[in-house]
Amino acid sequence: MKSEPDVFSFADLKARPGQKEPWDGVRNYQARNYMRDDMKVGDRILFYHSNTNPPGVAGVAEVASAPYADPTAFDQKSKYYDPKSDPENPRWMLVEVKYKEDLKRLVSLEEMKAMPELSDMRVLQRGNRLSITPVTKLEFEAIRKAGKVSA
DNA sequence: GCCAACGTTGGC
DNA sequence: GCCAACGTTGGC
Repeated sequence: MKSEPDVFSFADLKARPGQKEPWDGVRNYQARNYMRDDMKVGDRILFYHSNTNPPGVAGVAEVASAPYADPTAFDQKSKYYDPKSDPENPRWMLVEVKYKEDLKRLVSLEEMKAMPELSDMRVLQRGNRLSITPVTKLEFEAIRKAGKVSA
């Protein structure tokens, strides 16, 4: 799951251990579908920092709730407000996440690109802009392992 | 700040 | 249903 650390960082999540944070504001259907259909409580998450230098995986989080309607879609004061989302039939869904585990260091995008295990990873494909993508167990473990050893 | 890539919108 | 225009993402 991607986040801009200026908006919400892994350190922000870690600062509230055990607390569930709603992953709100997703306004892309594919990303929504992954949260709604594929994420289960307890699933581990690679928390990726985008739009920062360097971008990369900052830590491990965990899915902490079943999917439910994103309340910011109904909030006229929210920048994520969507007048077309009907509360009776919500267009946007989210899951809550919580802090899981530290890495010793950030695994940078550059480093990920050089890892052969990650050659098919969605987030590394050209032009990928999805903020949420599925990760295979192999990909997950390769990144986690890299982050567990000092550079 | 630039710009390629991509998703969405809306006229037709 | 097509597609041009537009807005956004995100690496660099």
